Amino acid sequence: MQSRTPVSRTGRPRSAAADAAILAATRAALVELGWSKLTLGDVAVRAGVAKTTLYRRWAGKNELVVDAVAELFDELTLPDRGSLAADIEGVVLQFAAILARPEARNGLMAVVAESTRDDALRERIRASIVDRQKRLVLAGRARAQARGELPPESDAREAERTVDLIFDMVAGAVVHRTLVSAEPADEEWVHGFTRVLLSGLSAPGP
Amino acid sequence: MQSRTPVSRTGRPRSAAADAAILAATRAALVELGWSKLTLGDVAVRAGVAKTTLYRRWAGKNELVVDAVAELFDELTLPDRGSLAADIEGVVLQFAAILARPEARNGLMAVVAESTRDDALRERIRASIVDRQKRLVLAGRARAQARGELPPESDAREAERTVDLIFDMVAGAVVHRTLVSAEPADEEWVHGFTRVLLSGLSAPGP
DNA sequence: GTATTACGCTACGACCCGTAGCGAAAGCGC
DNA sequence: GCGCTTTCGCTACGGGTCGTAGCGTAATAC
Repeated sequence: MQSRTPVSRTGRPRSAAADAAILAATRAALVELGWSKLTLGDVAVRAGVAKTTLYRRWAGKNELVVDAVAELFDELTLPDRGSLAADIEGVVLQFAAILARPEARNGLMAVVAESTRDDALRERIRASIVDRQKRLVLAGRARAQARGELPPESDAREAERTVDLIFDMVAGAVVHRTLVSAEPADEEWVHGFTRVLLSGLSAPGP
Repeated sequence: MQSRTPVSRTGRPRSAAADAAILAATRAALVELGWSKLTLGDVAVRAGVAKTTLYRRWAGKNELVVDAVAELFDELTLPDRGSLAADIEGVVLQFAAILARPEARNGLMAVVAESTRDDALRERIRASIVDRQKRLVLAGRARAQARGELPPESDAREAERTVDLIFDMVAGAVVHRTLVSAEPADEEWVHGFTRVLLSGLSAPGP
């Protein structure tokens, strides 16, 4: 998780408790202060560690916040609700619940913004957050194909493109709804979204 | 545009040229420095104005960047390409072209992140950027209905909800594709996206 | 001309940054 | 037990940015 894990055999080992305390303190600071007013000195005080300890483990604010936010998204699961539409609604609601938390909204958007000027940071976000959750799309598609709700893909490359497209559409829509439109992605909204995603705008309304 | 426009009848008027220079300098600084390293002192130097002048017109970094970015989105139009699908592809490509510019990506995401802790800022973003562009969705739907591609809406409230949903799906997907996935929203991608948006995932592939 | 406002400039205390240096603490191998 | 190695907490530092105050000057309305 940290910037580097020096596989040292000897010497005093790094405190794992300090790691957890620092990441939790970072999330708390994101809630109270937001991204721009968050200072590493303040995080160190909250976590009960020295500021120098923090700089020994993370290169800067960006990397620290990525790790602090990434932990939030690992709790996503894909419960079997019986149909593709219901499965999608279930996972989208979970995703919306995470994005409703201030530490997730604030931290995630800020590091994404910073990543437009920092390739290493963007790769860190991709590895720690985005690609880890693509498993949900893959699992959902496989389950839907087993049910006969989706046709089996013929071309492998085409299938991968579709997975990326779906991920962008789902994550993008929920993020935009939650953060930009500032409206809750509640059950009603998720239901309408899922209907359009599966059947399209041309289909007749409810 | 500024934080306040005191309708003063007497005294020396504010320089309109300074306004344009400051906003242009802000965009240039966003390109070169990014959000977090952008300082108001630096913007003032680039614009050739005193730092105090900048503080007299804008409350802070957030408000300044919102205004600087908002100007970028006013060039969006909805050209008549003959069909709903082609119209959507056209405007999405324009949107993607704007988001490909560093000053738009970096500035927009950063202020959206900050707006999660600042209601006034979020309202400013809504008024200056989001709601201004909803006209495109309205115009596209009206044109498609005139062509018979979309059914006329029966319920007004339902129709408004659909407009918001479409806006979140379109803007969200393009933003996520461009910024998070860091892949270009080129013609091929836009074509696939439009097909899903109109016909849904259940429809047969290409 | 006079009142009023905007402007440029300078200076200021306050805060945060990221790093260096030090002694103490906590493990590992013997 | 004992040394070796690495981490830890603490303090201190120069450098940078913040946002504001004060002042004299420039530009407009009446």
